[in-house]
Amino acid sequence: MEKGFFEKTYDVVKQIPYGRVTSYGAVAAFLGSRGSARMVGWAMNSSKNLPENIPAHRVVNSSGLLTGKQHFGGGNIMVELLESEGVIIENDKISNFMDVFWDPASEL
DNA sequence: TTGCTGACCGACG
DNA sequence: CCGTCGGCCAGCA
Repeated sequence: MEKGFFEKTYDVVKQIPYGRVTSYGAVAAFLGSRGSARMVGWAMNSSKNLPENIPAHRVVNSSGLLTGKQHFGGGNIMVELLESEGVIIENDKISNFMDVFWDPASEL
């Protein structure tokens, strides 16, 4: 049986290396559905319900902007998590996005 | 069951 | 540069 969209999404996100980030669109494209980027974010939202720890903070939008920051408790938890991993964030946006960007289609 | 919504992205004017 | 629209899939009332 083929894995569902959510399972595949979790699988990819969990494989994001330390100090690296990726975009919803990149994950969606890797899964085969470029237009289903929204589903990736939706999977992250559902990931809270999972017993496993999904590094959803390593997933941002194509601009490197931490759009899902507010879903991490309303504070800047996501920012601090990424900064603790060496990611430079400025104004809720990753400055060295190109340096820390991890493309599943290329790396995986 | 139908219909709306959602942490997005790319295209168009 | 900025606002708007369509597409994609799954969960929920």
